[in-house]
Amino acid sequence: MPESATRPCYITTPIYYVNDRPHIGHCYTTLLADVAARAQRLIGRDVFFLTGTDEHAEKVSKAAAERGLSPLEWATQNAERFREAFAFMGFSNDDFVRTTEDRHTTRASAYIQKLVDSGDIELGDYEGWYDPSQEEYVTESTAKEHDYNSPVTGKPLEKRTEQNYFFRLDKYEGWLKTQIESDAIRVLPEARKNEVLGRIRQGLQKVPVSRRIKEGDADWGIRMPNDPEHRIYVWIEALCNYLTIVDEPDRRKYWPKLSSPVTDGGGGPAGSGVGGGASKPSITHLMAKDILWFHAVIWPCMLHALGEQPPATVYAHAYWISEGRKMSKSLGNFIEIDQLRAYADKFHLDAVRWFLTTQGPLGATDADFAHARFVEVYNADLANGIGNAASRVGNMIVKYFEGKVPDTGGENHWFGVGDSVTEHYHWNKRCEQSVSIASDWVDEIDLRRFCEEAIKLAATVDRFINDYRPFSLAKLDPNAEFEGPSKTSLKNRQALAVVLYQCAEALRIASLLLWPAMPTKMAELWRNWDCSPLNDPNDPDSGFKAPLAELATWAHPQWGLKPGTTICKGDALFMRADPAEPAPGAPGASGGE
RNA sequence: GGCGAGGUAGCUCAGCUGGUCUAGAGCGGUGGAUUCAUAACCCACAGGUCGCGAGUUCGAGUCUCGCCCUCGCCA
Repeated sequence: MPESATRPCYITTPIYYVNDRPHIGHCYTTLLADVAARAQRLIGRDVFFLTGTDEHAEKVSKAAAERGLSPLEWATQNAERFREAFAFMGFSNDDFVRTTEDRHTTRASAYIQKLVDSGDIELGDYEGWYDPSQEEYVTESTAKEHDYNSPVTGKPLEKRTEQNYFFRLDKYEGWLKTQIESDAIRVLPEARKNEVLGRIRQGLQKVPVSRRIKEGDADWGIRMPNDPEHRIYVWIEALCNYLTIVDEPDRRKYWPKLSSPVTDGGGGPAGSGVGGGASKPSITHLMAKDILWFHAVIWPCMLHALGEQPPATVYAHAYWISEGRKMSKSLGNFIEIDQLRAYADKFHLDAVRWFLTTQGPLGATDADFAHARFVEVYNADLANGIGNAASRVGNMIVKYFEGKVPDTGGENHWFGVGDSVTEHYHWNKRCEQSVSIASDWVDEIDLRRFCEEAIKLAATVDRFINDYRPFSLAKLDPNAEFEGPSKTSLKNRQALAVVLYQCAEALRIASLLLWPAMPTKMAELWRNWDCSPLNDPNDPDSGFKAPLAELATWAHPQWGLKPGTTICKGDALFMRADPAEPAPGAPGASGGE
């Protein structure tokens, strides 16, 4: 096996603000991470996928106080909601970090101490406009905008100076610029990279990382280790979670130390990834565009100052909008987890995952969650696409071969010989190509194209059926000659066996590529066709028996469909939906805060 | 105000360094063929001023300038 296949792979989502209720935004980012993680595991990589909650914000302690709870109680309660939501979404995260956990706080504060020791964090003066009524600073621009009055209450702002600790971001401007320009740190999509570089060019300043604790402040958050009078800003501490959680012997392979010799895979064979050498650790941070700056600029510089590897990829996706409108609290049109549940109840969770993955704001532009669109995509890709293809193939095998995978008599490649007309039916090559292309898209985090590749393969099966009409073949004299490609011929009965075998085998391979987005449904198909590559066919998360390259090998003696195996027709994978029916879980009732 | 992205078929978008773009895909729509299948699948059909105006060039969605919109980031 090529080393790149076993190279550890670390995928993170942001940790979510624990005061929030889980909504489509949280679910989407985490879904992308899940699909990417699953795809990497399928390929055969050693993956660690982390998500979690960010709990030390001041407002968390306030919200808790309002409810007569301790901050930790409140945070625990809400973190649980995220856990539940993510479990429901079928996410396969390997851990769930809460920033209130010791494993995080102790290490995070150690990192800060290290930065203090190295002079990367130092004491300095912060001057700004303070809003006493809101107990917070406002930026110079907003202050000016409101004539130096509170944007909320209109009362005058105060010019205040306080001592803070600062991170010397300015020291790393040159280094960072080079890293991003050269794609040593890949900032994706391209538009975001430009944005970040543009802003770096305007110069990097020291950033405050702490604040003096005031009287009456809740004891919430992490103190500066060298100066307990100060509290570390929550966002800076939060960033550390990516490292704290893997900064232990067993997990350190996911974030290799700079000093340790990095294994150079020497460029594996097909599909070993585009861009960047195989020697780089595969650390990927996913997030929405609003927090790109922290992840693409501040965090890499902190890591660099700490003597750690920067992430290899920082991917910032855009936003979901709802039925053409921006989602906002005032409009009350946030798509919350309950609405996703309603869709899942009606169309199946995997359909929701499919829609979000393939239609979401993966690039730089926002995407619309529109019910009509959902149904269109559901019908086109799932019901009429893979679902129908599996159904017609399964049905013909049941009908013409008593439900046993037909024996091709060794002619597994029969349609793949010569003859330009049938060129696209060189199934072994066709499948190999799809798998290779799809694997490359995973490395680019272009999950939409990754999924598309599988759909295209299934569509090719549909065309193949129409071209060779197995249902007609079945009605001909079984012993008459069937004129095939390249002037070869088989008896009708064998030709029928070959066509159907190839259809089924191609769909099996397509289903492997579909699994990351739709693990449950593909596991179901594999059970029906008795070809599950999972360790436990009933558990989509039980791991694969072999890496994708083997599993997806055409007519593989061990993993391919074997003649004689029973194919059960089973229920339709995705029943066709009626576009006229109203959207499930219509909002309105739950116009919560 | 500064920086950036984008305005291409009804919808969502591909079109990298200018010439296989006499402009593409998917979805929707229309017509046809077919019956293995979930009224599915397959085939054909889009005459779109590639935002507007000018320029560079033998030749421009593709480069330059100006203008009009939309959006993002920042101040």
